[in-house]
Amino acid sequence: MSDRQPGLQPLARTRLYEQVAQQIMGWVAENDLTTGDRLLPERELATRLGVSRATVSQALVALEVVGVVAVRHGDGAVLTDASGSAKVLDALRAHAKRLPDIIDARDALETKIAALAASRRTEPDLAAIDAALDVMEADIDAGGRGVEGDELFHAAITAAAHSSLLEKMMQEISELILETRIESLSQPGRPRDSLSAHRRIADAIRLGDPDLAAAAMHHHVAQVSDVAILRDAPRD
Amino acid sequence: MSDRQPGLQPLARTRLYEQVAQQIMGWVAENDLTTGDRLLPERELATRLGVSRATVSQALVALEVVGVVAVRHGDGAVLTDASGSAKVLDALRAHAKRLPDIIDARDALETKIAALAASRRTEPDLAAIDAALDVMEADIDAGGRGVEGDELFHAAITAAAHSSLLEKMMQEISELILETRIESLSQPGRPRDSLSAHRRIADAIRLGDPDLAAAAMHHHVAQVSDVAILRDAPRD
DNA sequence: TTGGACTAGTGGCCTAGCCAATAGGTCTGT
DNA sequence: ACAGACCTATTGGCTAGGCCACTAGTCCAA
Repeated sequence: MSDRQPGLQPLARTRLYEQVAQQIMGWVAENDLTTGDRLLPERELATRLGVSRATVSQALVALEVVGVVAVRHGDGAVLTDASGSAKVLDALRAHAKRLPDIIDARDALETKIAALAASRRTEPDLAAIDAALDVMEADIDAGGRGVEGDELFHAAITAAAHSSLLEKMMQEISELILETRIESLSQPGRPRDSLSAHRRIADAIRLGDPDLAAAAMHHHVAQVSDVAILRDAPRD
Repeated sequence: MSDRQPGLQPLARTRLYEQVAQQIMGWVAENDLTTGDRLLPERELATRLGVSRATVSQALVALEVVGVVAVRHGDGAVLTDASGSAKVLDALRAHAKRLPDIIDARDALETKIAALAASRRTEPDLAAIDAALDVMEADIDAGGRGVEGDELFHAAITAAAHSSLLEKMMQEISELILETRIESLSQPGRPRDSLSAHRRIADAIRLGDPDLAAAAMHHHVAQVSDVAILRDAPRD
């Protein structure tokens, strides 16, 4: 079924399910599907690709393990991450849909990250932070919500902490955070508040004051959590 | 600030192939199989586990994608990495071998966890914490290093924080932490110091004082890091 | 408005089977 | 003896067809 080149390599035979998975992802890319979109039913994929349903199922298992897709019994397979970078995310998402938990985790990580950044930041780090602030300000001045600048800022801070493990962990929950972030910045006046909070954090980091940076970040996260909790059901 | 209601979660249903994969890895761990060892044939696995061969095949696809086994047509499935349960861990380990990073992450997570535990702990939580302390003390009195009690203690604190995401993250780095823990407790006098530090943390949590608990935990982690940093190369 | 029944669509898993690759033995000719 | 071809048991790859379970939507009755 597959054309091997007559060369003489160890013959990397590809399993059929890999090709199917690739086809599926290609189709996703072509049609600009994004998170939340639904794939074709297994049966249809099978007939369209000319393979058995079992093979399609294997491909979906692979994609599920990689974290690109979530297969839901009786419903279908939906994309969880079109970029395909988040692996652990799925496991996390299953256990941590609840907003407060996300905020707790974010507070834990980012507060420490801010403190570390204050003591470890280099000049390039500071430049990246400033650049992120500029992006955010420009966006807000233009009437935007500054989401992109917000992301850049936190990414810059995280990088400035120079801790690979913490960075890795932030990556893991970054997508979860993104939801709360957009939510928060959608509130009137919030982008400005957020920007000034960012400035205070940046200043503390520039000063090299870990405690001050931690406090500023903590305050910022608390500010964001305000909204998120309002949106969610009232709790204890 | 966060719902406890242990009663009604989205009911995480596990796919059969996941259970099969887990069983297989468990079997691998039990029999001390290492890289290069061969798994049982699919057909035998299927009959032994009471599932169809298709499901076993799905499990192997999953394990293959994760990188634990390599399935070879006509030959069998061989282990490529006998790490057993740690999948994510390895990715982390690759990027985060350095002790200081581990300590940073631990400080970030456990400090927050201690604070949350102080405000959320229930009576059973406190009982579990006390039990862990008892275990540790008994072990030390008997001449041990109190490693087990130490683990129990931190697990109890983590549980008392009632934050699934933070708990998940602690799990991810727990194995990495274990190394530093054993290292630290091996130093003369350390077990006693550690025990009293634990007591202070437990007291703060019982009092319901988040700041005090956080401070106590931070001090404890710093205490441990003393050793670890000495062992590792000095850093900034 | 609520809650129950029904239904169509979808994934989960199974049985049964044939094909293809591998490893390891056996047979043959030199 | 030895090297090579050949056979064969074992094992994975993939298909076909089927039944069951779950989900979501619809409609109807309380």
